[in-house]
Amino acid sequence: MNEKVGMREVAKRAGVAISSVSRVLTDSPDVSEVMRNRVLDAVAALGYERDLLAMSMRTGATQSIGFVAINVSNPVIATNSVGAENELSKSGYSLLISNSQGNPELDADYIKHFASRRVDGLILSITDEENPRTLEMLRAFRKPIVLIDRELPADIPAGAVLHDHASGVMPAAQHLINLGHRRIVLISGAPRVRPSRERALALKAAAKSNPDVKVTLIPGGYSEIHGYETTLKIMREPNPPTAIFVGGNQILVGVLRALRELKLKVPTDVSLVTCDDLPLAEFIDPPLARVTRDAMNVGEKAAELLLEQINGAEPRTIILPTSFAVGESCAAPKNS
Amino acid sequence: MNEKVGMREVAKRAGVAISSVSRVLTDSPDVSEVMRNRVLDAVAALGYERDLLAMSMRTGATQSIGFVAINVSNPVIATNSVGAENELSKSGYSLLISNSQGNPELDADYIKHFASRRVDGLILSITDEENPRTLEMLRAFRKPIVLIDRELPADIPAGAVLHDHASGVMPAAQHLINLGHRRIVLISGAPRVRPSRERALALKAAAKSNPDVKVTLIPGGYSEIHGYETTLKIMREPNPPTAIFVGGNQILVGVLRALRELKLKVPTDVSLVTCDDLPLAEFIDPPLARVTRDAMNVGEKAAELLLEQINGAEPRTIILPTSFAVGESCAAPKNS
DNA sequence: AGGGCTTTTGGAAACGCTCCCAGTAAATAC
DNA sequence: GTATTTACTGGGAGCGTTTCCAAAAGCCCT
Repeated sequence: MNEKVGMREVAKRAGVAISSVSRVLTDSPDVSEVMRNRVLDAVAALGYERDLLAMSMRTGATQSIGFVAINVSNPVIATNSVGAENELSKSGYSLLISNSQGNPELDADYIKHFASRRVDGLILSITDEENPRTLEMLRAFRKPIVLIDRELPADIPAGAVLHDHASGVMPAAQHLINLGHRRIVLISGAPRVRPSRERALALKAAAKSNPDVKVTLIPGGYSEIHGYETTLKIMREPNPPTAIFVGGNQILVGVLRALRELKLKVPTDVSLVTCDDLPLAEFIDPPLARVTRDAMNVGEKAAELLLEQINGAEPRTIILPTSFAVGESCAAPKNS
Repeated sequence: MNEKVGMREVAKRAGVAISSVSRVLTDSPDVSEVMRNRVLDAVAALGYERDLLAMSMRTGATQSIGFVAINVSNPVIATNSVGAENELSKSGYSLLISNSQGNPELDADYIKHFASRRVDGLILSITDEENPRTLEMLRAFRKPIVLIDRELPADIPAGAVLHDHASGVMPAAQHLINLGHRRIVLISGAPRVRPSRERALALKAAAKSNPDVKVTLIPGGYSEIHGYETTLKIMREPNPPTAIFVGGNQILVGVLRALRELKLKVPTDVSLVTCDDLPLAEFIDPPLARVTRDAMNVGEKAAELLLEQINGAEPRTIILPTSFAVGESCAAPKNS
């Protein structure tokens, strides 16, 4: 019946001015008890709902946050987004998602688009930390930014939730080295993002403990195909690695496919360590050794940092640990 | 420098009226070539971007869609959302996500919230098709709705992307029955949603082919804990089922945990069929028989239907097939 | 040259809110 | 009883667009 109840209708019904209705609804301090009740009664009677859009138009705050990430269907990123959304919704914020599919230009497009939607902040898990257009868009974005395991040039102010990859990778690497592995390959994801960099660094650092250990890095993208093709290639070469360090869950699927195709057994023919947990990782044969992190927590923390900044705080950086879960996918190399 | 370029600035620079700038930018037909160029030059020179928010305020269309689902971190739903987002972003729409965590009241809250954000449409994969508040909110929502494998009362007009669960479940059930299984349990998810209903129906229908086959339904929720506790319970009873039909990927994890704890081997001690693919499902031991569906496609189709409706079409229903992938998790029951 | 078209253009009123500024009423002070 | 404060309240501008309406400009005729 009452198609469009606006403040006007509420005001009329309550017999007060529109501005008074607004004051009541924004919890303004100078409003009398009687006024508050009259207005709230009218609001209830008419079933009035404030129009978020008009509010935003006037105040400049949209109560919405943009989440720019490679692909929300990646379990880790999906969980990040859930953590963030849970935290944000508590404060009335909504989360806008994106999928840049590993294409840095799409990252930039989304940032631009979110900016023109006037989101109040951005949570970024971008594909390429150095893409010029991305950086340009971010520099033009004058609102709070929080990074998820990414690093940006210092002139772009941003909070960050980072992982201490070394805390998980080092023991994993040490484990492999102790077992006797000397040729280790790290098949990692996108080259210009922090996790790839840090894991490589940690692995190299661990390798330093023994001069015979040779670590090879093969960055590519967070994709099944990268894992698949790389594995086929390296395992067919003379002197193939005795251990593969897999830098992402999508890569893992490709690696496993390739190994199956090559009829190579884990850990008999090659040892495997993977990064990031997957729901079924514990049930695959053999249970995988893995470097894990708490993705839900990351999302929550990112949201917290963002809200903090929106409320005026300075950008902060939080560092969360990763850890190594021993599995049965690592054993001593065959011919050592 | 130029903090805020609005149409006003563009108009001034081009020496024309604001309304003319708007006409050019909205591709209005009655605008001369010379005007168009003057305006576009000014726009380019000033780097002007139209303000989505103000546009929405005026036109009523926000170019945003709300996605109300149980939990975006569930791989199936995450993939749905990615499919939808990909499709929507092609037309300039953004996707707002939610996480109702299996709580129907939260579904309703999100719908209400999205409505007050004036989203142009809703994609729903809600927790409970019969929750009164949800229905009330949906009835008040006078814009396009598309359901993902859900059904609503006929008085709520909505498009839908449905699965033909029977096409996957029937052959799976037949497979089990042919192997000799007579006691089959379906551990399914939320009770009042279409997939649970349809799978149960299909399973019962398949069971009809043989009067000895007994099918037991145990609905609960899409959760690990439901799978875990149910499995512990049923497998400890006298005459435990010889086959378990798992109605969801999160439930699956719980089932596998329980079986491991009970030291029951698949398929020696119990056969297993699961619904919905997971990245690693093919690598677990043994490779699982599963009823799968194309989640990405579902999301895309849902978005298409929604856009169609936004452009004035009547709500439509699309039915997509499911299929059965044989695995090694099914064998003849031990004592049969 | 002036009348009747059609095509373009400018001005201004919305969209639904917030918030500043005045103004009224009540309360306190002298 | 008047002046001064305090406590609310009403009016109205404005957020950045779109869109309606009317005015202007061009065009073709007679």
